[in-house]
Amino acid sequence: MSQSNASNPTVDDVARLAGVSIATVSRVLNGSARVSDDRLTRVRAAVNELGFRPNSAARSLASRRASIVAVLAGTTLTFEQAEIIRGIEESAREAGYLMSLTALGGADDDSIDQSLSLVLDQAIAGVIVLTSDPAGVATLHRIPAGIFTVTVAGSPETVVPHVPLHDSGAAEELVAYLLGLGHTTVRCVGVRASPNEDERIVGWRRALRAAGAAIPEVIHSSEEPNSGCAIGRQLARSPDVTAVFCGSDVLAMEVMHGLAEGGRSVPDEVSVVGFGDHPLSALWCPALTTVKQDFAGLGNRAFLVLEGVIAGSLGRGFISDGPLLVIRDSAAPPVKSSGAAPV
Amino acid sequence: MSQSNASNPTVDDVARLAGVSIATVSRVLNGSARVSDDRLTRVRAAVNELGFRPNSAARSLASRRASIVAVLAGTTLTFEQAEIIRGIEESAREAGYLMSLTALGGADDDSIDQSLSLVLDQAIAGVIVLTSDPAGVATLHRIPAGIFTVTVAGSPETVVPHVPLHDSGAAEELVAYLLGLGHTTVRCVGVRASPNEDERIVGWRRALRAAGAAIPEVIHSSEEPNSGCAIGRQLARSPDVTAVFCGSDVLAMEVMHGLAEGGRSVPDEVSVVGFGDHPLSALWCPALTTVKQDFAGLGNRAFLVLEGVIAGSLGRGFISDGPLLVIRDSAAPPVKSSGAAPV
DNA sequence: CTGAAAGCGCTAACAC
DNA sequence: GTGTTAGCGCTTTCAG
Repeated sequence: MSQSNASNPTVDDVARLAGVSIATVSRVLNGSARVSDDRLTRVRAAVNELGFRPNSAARSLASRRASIVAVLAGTTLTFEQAEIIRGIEESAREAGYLMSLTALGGADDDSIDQSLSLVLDQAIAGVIVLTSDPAGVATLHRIPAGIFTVTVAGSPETVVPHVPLHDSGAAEELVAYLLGLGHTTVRCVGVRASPNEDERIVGWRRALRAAGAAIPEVIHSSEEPNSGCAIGRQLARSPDVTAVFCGSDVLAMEVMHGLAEGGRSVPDEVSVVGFGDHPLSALWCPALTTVKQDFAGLGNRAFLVLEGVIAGSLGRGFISDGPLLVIRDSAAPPVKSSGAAPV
Repeated sequence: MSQSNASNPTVDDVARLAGVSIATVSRVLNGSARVSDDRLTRVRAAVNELGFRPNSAARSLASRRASIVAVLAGTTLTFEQAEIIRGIEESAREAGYLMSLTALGGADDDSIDQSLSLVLDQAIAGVIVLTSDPAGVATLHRIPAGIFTVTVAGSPETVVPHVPLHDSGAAEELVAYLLGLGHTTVRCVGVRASPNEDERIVGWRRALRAAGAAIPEVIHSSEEPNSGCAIGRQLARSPDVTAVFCGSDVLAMEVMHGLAEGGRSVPDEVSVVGFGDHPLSALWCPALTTVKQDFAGLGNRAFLVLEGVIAGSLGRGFISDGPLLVIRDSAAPPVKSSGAAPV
């Protein structure tokens, strides 16, 4: 586990070469105080000549500061999570922080504690936990006090600052669109038993209620890869369903696949919409109608908020793009016959 | 950037509470030497009571060891990269390492150096760079000597250990399958100007050569999101193309989309195959014929190899799953008329 | 503006 | 087995 082979140059080496004290070297290194131009130049030259890189462990030990933000997530592979993480990394990098990423092995306490220990055993500046899945929220409750923490995605869980996306509003808009097409009601397939799903379901229900439409029971997908397919096949057996709102685009694709297996055509017989605007949604056949959410922007904000928490200056208002309805071909008015393009 | 608010307990606190010396505490902390059961118990109790967590900066400074592996990648979002990264993280976690992830801003030296500095400024055990894209290989050449480095995916670039997937063999098998279906030759759409593409193209060419088939010019996709669509449309204008091998499943989906826009049906008029077995490939319409590659396993291996390099014990043989031909519906014999299911 | 000196919290010889 | 003693390489008072 050693860091490198040759013993790297130290501040002392630089100080000696530049003919100054180590304190001065330290000052130019982190610009903590004024240094005369003369010495400044000499130190910089020495640094370059030696290829000096400050030892971060020593620096962190002496300054009691860290510049790693840890992100904890149940899954790192879904489009949404991956984009959020990318956003965090991007902002972190710009601010000079390194991002660590650790997947939560499972949702059980043991594997969570194990993952968490790894993180807590490092000199970290703070952690961001993605609470869009159960493992994330379970983890949150096991983070000891005194660790700067921010949650992102899903619903607020505790007293730690939470950075949300306006999922309920986005879902509501999409479902209202479906209703506007003439559907008497809309079925809902939720992503998982996660907070995030709740927001989207909340929006779905709100839209239905606002339109005075019947509110059918929510169908929950499981964590299995293609669980949406079975749901689609099941839905295909109910002749009365004409529109389905899915908690994510991938889930919508699965449901559409199941619907097709069940002999129902989209959007002619049933309209299906997703959530999030996955890159492949536009290429899907039929192209998926969905709402675009700025997940990467959410990640940016999450980091920025954490940075604020660390600095003790909460409350800065960061904005990411609002949801955007993306109308494509997978939803149409509830007519039985023709195949004319919708909208 | 501070690490927490209250001053955490230190080894001294634990030693005092347990009534032992700090050296003993240190010993039980890292099991470096035998400690009597009596003291062992007392120290553990004290640790728990205090909620003591060793300060990693101090530990790393004193021991000259680090337990973070840094991964550098151009993109973190594609299925392949994401899976590789997940594999690295998984193995790292099991070995007690934290994984840091940094995206290479661009392929220019400045942004690379900036990303690299972030990493090099931390106490890291080693780095893994994903050389499946140009930014990765460019980065590799800017990593100073003395940093334990391993490259993964793509082709070997320099003297650092490289952990490859047998992409050329996988591609060859797939193209041979196409040829076996009766196609006189197969077009090739490469992912990008990256080493990884080369391996796959190599396999494609080898299969063609082995069959004595004509070797058409390779078409390169650009970095743009849906660049494969334009290629598909272009391909649709050539009546002689009956089979297309694409460097990735997503690219294949794009090409198929373009082909459809150009009025050509898959697989009736032209067969299209991808590479990698993306999760959505099975749901695609028509379901994509491809080769499954064990990207996560590749990530596992990459970490294990790095661990070996760090420990100075190279040469252990790690294996990940070999490629697996996944025959679905997007490829068929080159007949013009019917739509009978292939294979 | 600059240097000397005192640690940061831990590990690793080294004696016992 | 166990304690004592030096530091790891840097930041940060504190004088000057």
